[in-house]
Amino acid sequence: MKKKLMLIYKKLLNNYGEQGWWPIINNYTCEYNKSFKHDKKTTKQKFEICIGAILTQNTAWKNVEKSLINLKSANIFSPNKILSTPDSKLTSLIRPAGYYNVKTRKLKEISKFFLEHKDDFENESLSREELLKVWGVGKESADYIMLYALNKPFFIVDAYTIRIFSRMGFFDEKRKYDFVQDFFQKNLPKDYKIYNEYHALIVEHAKRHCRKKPLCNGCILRKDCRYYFKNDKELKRKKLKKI
DNA sequence: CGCCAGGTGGGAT
DNA sequence: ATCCCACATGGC
Repeated sequence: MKKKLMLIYKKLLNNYGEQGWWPIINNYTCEYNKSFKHDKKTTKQKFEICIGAILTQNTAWKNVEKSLINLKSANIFSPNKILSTPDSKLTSLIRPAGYYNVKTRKLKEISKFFLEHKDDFENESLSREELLKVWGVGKESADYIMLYALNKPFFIVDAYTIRIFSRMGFFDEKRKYDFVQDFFQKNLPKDYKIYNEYHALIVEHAKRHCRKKPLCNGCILRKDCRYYFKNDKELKRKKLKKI
């Protein structure tokens, strides 16, 4: 199993290349680059990852980018600025990311938390349990922050992770966050760089091929995939019937 | 037009 | 525990 998961990782990496997560805004061009490396983030970048993690909840990253650029352009990009901005103003800026009323509250909650735990963010001594107490921060958002802001080895589980690996036959699609996270953490080296890149590759693969309605044509994992074989057999049966 | 997107909290059963 | 729903814009 350990080899299998690493093999899939290498196939994805060979095919899609390094993803360079987490995307961080370029201060000069106000554009997002994905050439970001695994080095230690500045405090500002850590906070940027926190608000990105909130805004991207059940939302396409493209829409999150628009909201982040709005915030950046309005010079509302720090915990203090967010806390001192009226809800109505914040709401209008993050509008493209959807759920703007709840997310406005969530941004204020994480900002308050960030200020209260500034030392923990700077020393990278923050605990996941503390993060999970913040209203609006669930397991996935907490792990995004732990992994991408603080380089801690927490494997991210999202809808894509469960979709891809349940289709491939590793576990049932009804498995929940903790089970799936344990599964990956038990079967992969405990290395934040691998977790970082693996998750980003999963997102890329889900977008390109393993969609809700899968595009198995050209999928590099289909030889390893139960879902594909199941449909392949059905396809052959239909063809035989025709003949 | 309908479906989907890098979830979460809250309430009912 | 588990299911169900509200939350909402923009891209295809």
